[in-house]
Amino acid sequence: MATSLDLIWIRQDLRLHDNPAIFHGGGRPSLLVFTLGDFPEEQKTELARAWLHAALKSFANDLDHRYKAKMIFYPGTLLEFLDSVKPLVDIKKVHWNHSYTPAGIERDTLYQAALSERGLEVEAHAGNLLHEPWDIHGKNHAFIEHFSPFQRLYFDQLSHRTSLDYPAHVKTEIVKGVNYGTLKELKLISNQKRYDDLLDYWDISEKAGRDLLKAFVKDRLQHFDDSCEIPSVQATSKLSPYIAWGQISVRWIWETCDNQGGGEDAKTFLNQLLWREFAYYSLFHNPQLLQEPFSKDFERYPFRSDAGRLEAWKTGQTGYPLIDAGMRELKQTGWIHNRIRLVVSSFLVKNLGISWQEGAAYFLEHSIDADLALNTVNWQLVTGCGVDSYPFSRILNPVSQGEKFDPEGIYVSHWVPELRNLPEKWIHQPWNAPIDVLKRAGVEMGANYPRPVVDFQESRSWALDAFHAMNGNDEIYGTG
DNA sequence: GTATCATTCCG
DNA sequence: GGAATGATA
Repeated sequence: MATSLDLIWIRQDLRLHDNPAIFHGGGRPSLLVFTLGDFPEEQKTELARAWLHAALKSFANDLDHRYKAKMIFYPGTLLEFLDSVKPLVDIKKVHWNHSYTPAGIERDTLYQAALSERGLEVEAHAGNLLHEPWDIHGKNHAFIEHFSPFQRLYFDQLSHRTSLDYPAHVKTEIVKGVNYGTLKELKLISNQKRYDDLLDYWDISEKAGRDLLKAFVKDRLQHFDDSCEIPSVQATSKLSPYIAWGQISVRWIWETCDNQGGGEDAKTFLNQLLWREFAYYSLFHNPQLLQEPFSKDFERYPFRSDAGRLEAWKTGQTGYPLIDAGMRELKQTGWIHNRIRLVVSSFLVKNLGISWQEGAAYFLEHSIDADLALNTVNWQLVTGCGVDSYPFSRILNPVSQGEKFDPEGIYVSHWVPELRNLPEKWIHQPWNAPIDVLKRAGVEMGANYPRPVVDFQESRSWALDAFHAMNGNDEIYGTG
């Protein structure tokens, strides 16, 4: 007779601490499986696969060391896995943590039906958000369109349940005949060099995430307000990839920071976490946001594809030092400082006139913290077409933003080393520098550093005109 | 005159 | 947040 077991299905929640699916499923004899086949295509980029490889490796290690538990690496889907072990094990119940993206929800709904048809019970848990997006409502059950009331709800009204400790047991069974697979067989690493480089920048494990939080709260949280906008300073938490991969619990982050006395710095930081929460909330209630602007008017905005400009932006060759620094940081490390994210996004959409969808796609592919909901909502925010977004006219000026947030040009010097000998006065606008200054700094415009791909003021006016035309005000502003 | 800083308008 | 405008030294 086949053994009766529970199944714990691991997805983007590669942690043991405050993981409800493991906490509730681990007490009974079980199998614990990761199924690569269920990962959506857009999450199978080279970078994502590399992080996933390292994350799975450390997760499997932690399982072994802490619980003598063994996980299963399965290349196909959950349903295929269940079929393959059907003759060997009698699985009664499947545990997982909720997914919140439209594709994830659709898949889980299908699986729920398929499993109950097979007589299996599903226990789906709240694991990766502070509150389930379907539990949050505004007045009269309306969708909350603004961040500020949403944020007040979280700080003043909602009660947050405390995080779960590490489970006491994870009783995985070794079942004869079941192929437990190996990480290697998932073939996640397609570029060894890229993988090795990644490991130079990131310590990819649950413990590293928790240590990072601990160090952040101890050393940096109390200065967060002052320094989180300065890209040359390590002032932000850098927790984003750990959050995106579920290697740290957001509930645990909330608790840890909330216990700091609730100062202004903690509030500013937790607001960042709430933006993620707001993004999932917005996407859950408006799944069309992945493709469509929240403000329908923007479907008429004349975005235009331009391969040359797009390539200059991607490779950090726009001729705007702050933009180029940010894009090169992203390309090399898979991460980009939040302030600079806003500046490069604004620049792509408003000055290069390229759609937010193209920018969002590039960020998803090249960010180590790629998060579908947050990425989409942020791009719409900067464009001015999203939920509670910036006014369209907020067109960030890469020169003044540089002078404000990188006054000494430290950040630019680091990522755009060809400009590092320019004086502060010119480092954010080398095209205006006197020729002898350029010469002394070893900069030759158009040779070892590009001239600006577009004129800021000109492209800004163009964008504002197009925006007014989109709103039907062309009789006032003229179309040129 | 002009460089710098504060104020106001715009979303 | 940016830019135009106005005040100040």
